[in-house]
Amino acid sequence: MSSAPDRAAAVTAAARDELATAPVSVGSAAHDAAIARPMVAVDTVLFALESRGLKCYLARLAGGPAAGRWAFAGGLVRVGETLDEAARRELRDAAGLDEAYLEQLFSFGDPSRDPTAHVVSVAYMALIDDPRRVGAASAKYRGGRWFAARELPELAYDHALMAEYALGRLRAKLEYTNIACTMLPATFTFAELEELYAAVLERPLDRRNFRRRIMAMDLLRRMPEQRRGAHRPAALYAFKHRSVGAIQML
Amino acid sequence: MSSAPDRAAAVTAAARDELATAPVSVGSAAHDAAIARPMVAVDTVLFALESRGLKCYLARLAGGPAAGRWAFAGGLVRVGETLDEAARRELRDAAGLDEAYLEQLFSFGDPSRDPTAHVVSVAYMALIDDPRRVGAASAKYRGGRWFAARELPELAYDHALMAEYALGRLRAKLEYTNIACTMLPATFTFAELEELYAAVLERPLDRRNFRRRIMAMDLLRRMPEQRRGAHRPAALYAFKHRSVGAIQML
DNA sequence: CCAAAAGTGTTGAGTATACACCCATGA
DNA sequence: TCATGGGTGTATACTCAACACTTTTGG
Repeated sequence: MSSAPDRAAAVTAAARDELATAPVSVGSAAHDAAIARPMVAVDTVLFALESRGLKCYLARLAGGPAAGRWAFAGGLVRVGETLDEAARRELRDAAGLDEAYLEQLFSFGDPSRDPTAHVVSVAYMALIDDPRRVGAASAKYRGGRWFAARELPELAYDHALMAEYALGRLRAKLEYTNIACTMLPATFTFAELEELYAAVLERPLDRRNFRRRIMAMDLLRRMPEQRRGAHRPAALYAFKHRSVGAIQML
Repeated sequence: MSSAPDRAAAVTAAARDELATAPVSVGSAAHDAAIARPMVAVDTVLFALESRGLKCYLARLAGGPAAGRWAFAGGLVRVGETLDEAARRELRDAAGLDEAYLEQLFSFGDPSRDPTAHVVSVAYMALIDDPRRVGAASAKYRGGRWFAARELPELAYDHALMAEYALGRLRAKLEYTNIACTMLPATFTFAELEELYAAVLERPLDRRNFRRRIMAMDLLRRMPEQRRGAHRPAALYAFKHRSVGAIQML
């Protein structure tokens, strides 16, 4: 990663071509070389599976224009960090997470999405294998908790839109990638894998067809151990590859 | 669309929560309420079909750090405009286009993608039905031309990445949406539709299977007229819906 | 021995692919 | 009449969905 140039140089250099070719549009801010520009933020929709279905983590904003409202972990991007890094930093900040599968979704740039300033937000989706991995939040938030993904409270800014977008992407990728590996522990039973699919897709799956479909993709390794419970023991499986990008199921 | 607040208010308001909770990170820029922040740009990969296949429009940058190199139409987003609006404005500027199908692809935020400043770029794909619709470019560019999408010259910044991303998206959406309607004139023959698919997907299609597949989707209206040429006349068709979002072919 | 979850195959319908010949026209 | 591109049908392989009973264990 390259180091960031100092502020004045950065602003003037990148604005140069536009200043040169469209000086009229600069308006009253032109007394300074630093023209008013939209800022960049990231916001991350965090999902995890819990017993009763798919959950989504929200924190209550402590300050700012939307103080008191539920929102996803997010904040302004700093000079010199990638968007992914910013998203990870904000996840650490808001949910104490230091590892998560992260995927960029879409950028929301409506100038009225934040009433106090023009902030372009790059929305992310994050997936973790255990909701109990979220930890303490920073002072920017007044605590957070998991909500059923289907029954989110009213959200700050345009975060409801982001939630929809994220759920759509998660559903789609469940069907044609091995993304499920990010939401399960290292080993798991077939029933647990099926519950994950059923919870995210919100429809029951046929056990035999599901097992055949997954097996045909050759994604899983059968473990020697079994899970013993109150009834017949279940075979344990692990994903052959724990990285998502590599595998396309189609 | 809301009007943008004035510059000082905007910067301080949006930076407030971060300033309050992470004052240490502000560093030497803290003498001003306006912390150095990445800027936001848009860049648009413009495609059109020409006789010999899929084409991609590039312009030569006149100034800036990448002066003289080929690049897609793009530039900094202004306060108060949406990302889509910024992309359309830059398309007008660089290619004289005032109508195009536009779709956001992905945001590229690596701080080193532009060596002179941290600019986050939101990449777009644009599709038009006739490459001759591009007109005069602004002073920001030293002319532009169409290149075969498969043989682009060396590109400025990370535009080669954007091109790959755009081509992937176009291919994917051709298979499961009616996006083809944006790249064809109001009426067209079946052969022209098939040529579009073959050019974008870069593989030959079986004429009979293709016709059956398209017909099964019920996207086309048969026009009363025919196209007369040197040989047997061809039936003309039009898309029932010329908007992309509405139709999912699966 | 009973309750509860794990595990296992077959059939039928629909979909996708491969493939070759006649048709209509202008030159 | 011939060259050129337009238009059409069938047979087969494959994929997906529907469907119910047996097995294994702990209590």
